[in-house]
Amino acid sequence: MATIKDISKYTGLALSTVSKYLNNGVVREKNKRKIEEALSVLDYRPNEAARSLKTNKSMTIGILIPNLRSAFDAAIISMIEEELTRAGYSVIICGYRKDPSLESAKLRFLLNKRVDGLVVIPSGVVHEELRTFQKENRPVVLIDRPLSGMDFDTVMIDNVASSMEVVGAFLEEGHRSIGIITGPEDVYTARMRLKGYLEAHKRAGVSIDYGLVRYCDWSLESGYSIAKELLMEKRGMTALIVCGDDMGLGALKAIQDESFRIPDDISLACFDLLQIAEILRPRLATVEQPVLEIGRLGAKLLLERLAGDTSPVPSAPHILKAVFNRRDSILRLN
Amino acid sequence: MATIKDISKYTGLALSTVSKYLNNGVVREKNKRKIEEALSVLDYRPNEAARSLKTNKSMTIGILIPNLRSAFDAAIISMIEEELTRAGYSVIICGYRKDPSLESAKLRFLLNKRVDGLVVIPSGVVHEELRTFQKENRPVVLIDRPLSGMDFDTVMIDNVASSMEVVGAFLEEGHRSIGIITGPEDVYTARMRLKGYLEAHKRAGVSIDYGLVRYCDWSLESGYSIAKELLMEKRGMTALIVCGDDMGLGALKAIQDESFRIPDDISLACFDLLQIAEILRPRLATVEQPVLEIGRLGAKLLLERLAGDTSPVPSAPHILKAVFNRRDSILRLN
DNA sequence: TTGTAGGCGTTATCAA
DNA sequence: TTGATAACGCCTACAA
Repeated sequence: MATIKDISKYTGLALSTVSKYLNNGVVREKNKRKIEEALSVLDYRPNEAARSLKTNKSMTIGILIPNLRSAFDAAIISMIEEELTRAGYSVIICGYRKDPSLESAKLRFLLNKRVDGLVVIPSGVVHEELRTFQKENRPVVLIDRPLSGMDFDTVMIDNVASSMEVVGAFLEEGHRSIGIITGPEDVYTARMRLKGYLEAHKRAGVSIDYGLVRYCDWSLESGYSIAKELLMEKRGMTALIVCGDDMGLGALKAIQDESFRIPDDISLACFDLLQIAEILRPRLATVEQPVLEIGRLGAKLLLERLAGDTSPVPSAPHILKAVFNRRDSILRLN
Repeated sequence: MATIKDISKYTGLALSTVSKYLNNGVVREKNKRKIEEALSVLDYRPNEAARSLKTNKSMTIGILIPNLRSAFDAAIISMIEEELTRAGYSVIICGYRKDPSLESAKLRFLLNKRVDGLVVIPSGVVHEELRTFQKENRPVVLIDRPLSGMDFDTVMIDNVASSMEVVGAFLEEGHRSIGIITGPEDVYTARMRLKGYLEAHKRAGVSIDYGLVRYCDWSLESGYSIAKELLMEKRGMTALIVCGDDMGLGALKAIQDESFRIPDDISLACFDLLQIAEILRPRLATVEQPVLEIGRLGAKLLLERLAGDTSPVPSAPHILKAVFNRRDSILRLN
């Protein structure tokens, strides 16, 4: 693997001339040909480390997500990766396994790698490193969850409205004992989905049994055990909303293990579960987030900032529309 | 964000002294305290670009996979990421969307980023960049598929044996018209799984209708349309093996759309489909690859090489055992 | 133990 | 248009 110096020796041109060609391309035709020949003969490859040391830029974007194994996260980042790659950027994907201290470590890593910008599905903790990005004018785009006190462009759905719609449907069909399994209390998305649940009850004038409200850690396993608890302890429960797809799979397993039938014994609705909801029997009611649009918009916002857009960050997040697919898992009671 | 130079100014010590502290830590107690104070006050962060320019190392590993959205790929890389992180390495994850030319571009990117090693689920094309890694003694570990002519450590399952086991079970239950949907013909894994299918027939002395053999591109959509074709064109088909989980979901959808029942109208088995096979009704027969062990072993092999192990690469890949879970989707015909 | 100085591969300034 | 030269931040002999 050759360096610019090697090219310069081979061609007899000065190092700086070769460098200029590599960047602007403005160079005498004859030399241009020589350089191009040398480039391929000597197998030149730019040393990104040197380049980024010099320019303090890396043409690389950091992507930080809670869970590499989540289908939802994966769908979004693969879209973002595609858009950014198209624009000439490269991408470093990191997972922080829902651990805020690991999140902070990865942010530091990305900072040290001098990424030009960041796309994050944040844990909710406001890390100092994020402020650093801001201070250094490296744009940050938040996906799925806002971060209070940080003015970053944010793309998400209206979580409150979505769960209100689901729970509203339950209530309308006559359900009065509705369980909810949501994410951890300290995660914005989880809180908002619960808020929608509470609000729907309030609007319908239905009182709430707080024993039906359970927090969970998004995992299949936790969804399984919490759902099992609910099924055993709350015999009167006729409907259940699960606020994440791994937990949903767990709940489904619990329901089957306990030999409950959907929807006869229990009505079920779940967030996400993209490809699977249609294939299960009965087909499962879901809130379908527009993952591709979320990814595309996130990438677009970041690219605009990278291109120099310094307009103030809108005070409200960008809200995309999630679709409630009712399908066959909700029983009419009245 | 401060540099070593700033620290040196702040403490009055020489730049090299600070650098030495940062690397070895051997420095007079008094100075040590001063440096540590400066480090936190000035918010020092190493410039990885400069470091990696100097050392020609990056303490970073590249991970390259065909599909960021694949659950199988995701499970493996998240394990690998965990192990490598534990060992002090950082990780850059890239997807090449099953496109060999994109694969080559990402390899070049990783090369330019000076990653110290590579974990790849390769497309099958032997790219020049891989040779470069080899020449520069940057270890490469292959996952899921070998690459002919390249001696890299490789971790995979015995694909031939696995599909032989499945098809053998079909045959034993009396099935004689067995369809197979495998991956693209140019992908090793797909060819081997087909080979197992053919071999099982041969051993059982059952002749093959090549109309039952279909190649596919691993995607849900292709699985759907190919399965539909098979169901329509091959009315006598009583069993179907699908060699990848996205295709399996597609096949499942096709089966439902055509109102076939499993296993009464058609027996079905599928590779992977980790979390879902147990939840579907009937529970689906699968070949379960030991994704965690694959990831763990891949990481271990790479770390050994990085630590200086120069023992010759074994001529045979490391083969891990996949488990055939029969469950309830295979009908006994005889 | 600490300091001086050179160089890693690029880019960028300024003369020629 | 081209070329000599000085950074960028860090590491590492070698010298003090």
